[in-house]
Amino acid sequence: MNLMDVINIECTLDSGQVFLWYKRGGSYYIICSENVVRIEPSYEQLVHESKPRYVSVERLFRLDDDTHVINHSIGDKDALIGEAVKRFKGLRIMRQDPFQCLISFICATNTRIVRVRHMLEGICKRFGNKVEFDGLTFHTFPSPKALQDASINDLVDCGLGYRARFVKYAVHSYLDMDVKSLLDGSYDEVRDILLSIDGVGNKVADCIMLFSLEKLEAFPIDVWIWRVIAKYYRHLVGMDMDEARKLSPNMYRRASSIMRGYFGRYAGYAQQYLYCYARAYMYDDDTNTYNK
DNA sequence: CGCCAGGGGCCGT
DNA sequence: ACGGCCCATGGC
Repeated sequence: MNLMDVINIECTLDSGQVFLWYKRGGSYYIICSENVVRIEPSYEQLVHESKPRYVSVERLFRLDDDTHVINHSIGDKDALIGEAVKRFKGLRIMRQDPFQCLISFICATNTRIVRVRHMLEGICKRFGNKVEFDGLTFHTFPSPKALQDASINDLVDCGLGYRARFVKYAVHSYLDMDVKSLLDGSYDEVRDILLSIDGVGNKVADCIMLFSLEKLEAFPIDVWIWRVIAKYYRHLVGMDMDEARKLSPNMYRRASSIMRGYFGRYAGYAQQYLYCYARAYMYDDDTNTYNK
């Protein structure tokens, strides 16, 4: 069995779900909370090492998910998702730390991925720990407690702009939360809790639930997924050409709910495949670019 | 419900 | 150089 059929590291890391990772000399280094994980892709097994503590890559890359079952469950729905599953075979949804995920996606509002990385690197450099690994220097992601004394100005200095106040409040909200209830709660319960955090809206809540809180049915809709829905699933969602132009909060709820019902309990995987498909093949009519 | 700000970097012109 | 736009959200 070829490991690449089960997991494609580069495709997974480059699919917009995680921001703090680096490719150096054929190896991948991923910042997971206060640890750095090194992955060396091989055809037989995932060779890995982490510092300063052990991190389970089986957990991190959700190797407990049965991709055969999942890919059939979503891939058999229609030709488009079938094609996306085929082309991006090995794409996994990662199991991130909820706190890092929360802060990451608050930073990821209304900006580009490269800038999100700059913001998070700033936070790591200022509030995280320095870790030497293979002669390389990394700064790990701070714990909630390490970030709780950060001022809005500190965060602005990290390049967060107006997001600084949202992040500051989110740190304190998170410290007041029972993380276990976030993991155990239903999709609707957890979404409502997350939406109570200032700076967390529908899309960010869905990302946090899918990428860190075990809610594989969550179907985040960003601009790329919205283009996919507008072009291929417009009738399924039941909207006319005019409604497809802009994504209102109400339409987000409706579209996300319908896509969740359509793809089922693994809708989040479908979303991730469609995101990769859109970014690779769909043309942006508004800006006349592929926007890669 | 619709419009607008908020920041900084990147992209096309 | 320069304006428009971003893996959205909250406020009005």
